[in-house]
Amino acid sequence: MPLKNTGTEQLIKDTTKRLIFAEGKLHATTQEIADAAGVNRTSLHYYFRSRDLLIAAVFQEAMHGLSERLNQCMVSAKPFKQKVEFLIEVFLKDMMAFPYQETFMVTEINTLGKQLVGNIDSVPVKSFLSEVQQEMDSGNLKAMPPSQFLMNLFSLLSYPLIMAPLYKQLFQLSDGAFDELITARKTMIMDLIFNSKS
Amino acid sequence: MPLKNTGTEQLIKDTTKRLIFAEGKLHATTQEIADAAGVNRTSLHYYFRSRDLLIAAVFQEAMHGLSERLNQCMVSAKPFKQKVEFLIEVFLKDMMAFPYQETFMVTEINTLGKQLVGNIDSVPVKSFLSEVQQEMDSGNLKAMPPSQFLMNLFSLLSYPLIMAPLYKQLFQLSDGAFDELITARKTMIMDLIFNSKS
DNA sequence: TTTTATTTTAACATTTTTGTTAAACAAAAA
DNA sequence: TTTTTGTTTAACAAAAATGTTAAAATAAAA
Repeated sequence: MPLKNTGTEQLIKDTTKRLIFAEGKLHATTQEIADAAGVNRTSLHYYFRSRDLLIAAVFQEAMHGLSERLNQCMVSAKPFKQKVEFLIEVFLKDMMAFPYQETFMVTEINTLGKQLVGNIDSVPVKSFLSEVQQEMDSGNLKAMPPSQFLMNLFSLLSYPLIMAPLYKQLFQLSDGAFDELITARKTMIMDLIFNSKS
Repeated sequence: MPLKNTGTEQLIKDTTKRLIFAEGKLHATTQEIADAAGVNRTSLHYYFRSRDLLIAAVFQEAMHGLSERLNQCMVSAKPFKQKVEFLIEVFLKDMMAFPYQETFMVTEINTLGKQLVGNIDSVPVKSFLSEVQQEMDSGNLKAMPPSQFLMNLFSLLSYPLIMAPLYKQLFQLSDGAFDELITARKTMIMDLIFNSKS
């Protein structure tokens, strides 16, 4: 552990996170990262040993943060509907700040594989899924396997953001107009999920 | 144009398509592709000049095919609901045969950018979107911007497949069990999209 | 102040992958 | 058969990226 902590290690991680997850430089080289952080490329190796380990550290940190925030939503004391509403807000906010985080996850989903799911605490997810089941039993939600409900929710939230460049082109939208479209989805998704006839 | 067509060019394209889109070797090197096709690596350059051009050719061919099949659905004479049902079937079938096609698209969405949308014929999409608007006007569909309807449909179809490795882990499912989950989504998506209260 | 541990850097080495050249090969046309 | 055209290959070259070593710089501790 560093006695003389100069903050370089965190600077490198933060810079990598910004480059890859916010600016979309998914294949940023060690040189590009070092330049952006204003340090010598060797420092990356000094602190993280290899490029792969740096990326892994950054990704783990990001996933852990997001996972923690989502878990707070899932286990909060709010009524179910408010809980989902809050979850949508938290998730959308994160995704708009780091638009390429999920894209990166998709590209690395095979290499990271099981390690990825290891970063997700399954307890809050399971508790959330059983709450979904309860809501279905009481007729507040259309009956379906709770896993499908969860996939629906995240599909509707994530996919348009992942495909943003495509949809902007297809619908001929400016960045601002597209952001409005995404923001409008919050209530739309709530509607779609909660107001379906059984 | 080759006088002595030995089929090597198409063999290389088909092998690349299989490696990348079906087997998920998203970063396959020219050597790996050549080996898989059983040809010398130089042949790749002879026919396509560079790796990038090969990939571009393969991707364009794949997108064009899918786009054509989707367009056939969109402009078919069927009633709206059957049309959507057919579209879901065609799309799911394609995605299950080439599970990494869309993942690849996500990763290359920035580099390919506008060129990508160029491969999509906008006429059938526009005609489909106006048909969606009609259905909303007649009260058969919950009112919302047609672009949102389209994004919802493709979100619900695509995202679970893109994230398959994650969901298999998270829900502890075998490949077979996951396939069932996906197959079950067909009717579930129809339900969700058509049976929402206005 | 000297010593010590940590941090940072420059120079070098290696690996990985792509791209090029020129020659060998094969088959149809002259 | 020889010529021509197209195809395939081996050997070489170059580029791009990562990883290593050893020395210089820095700041705290003795």
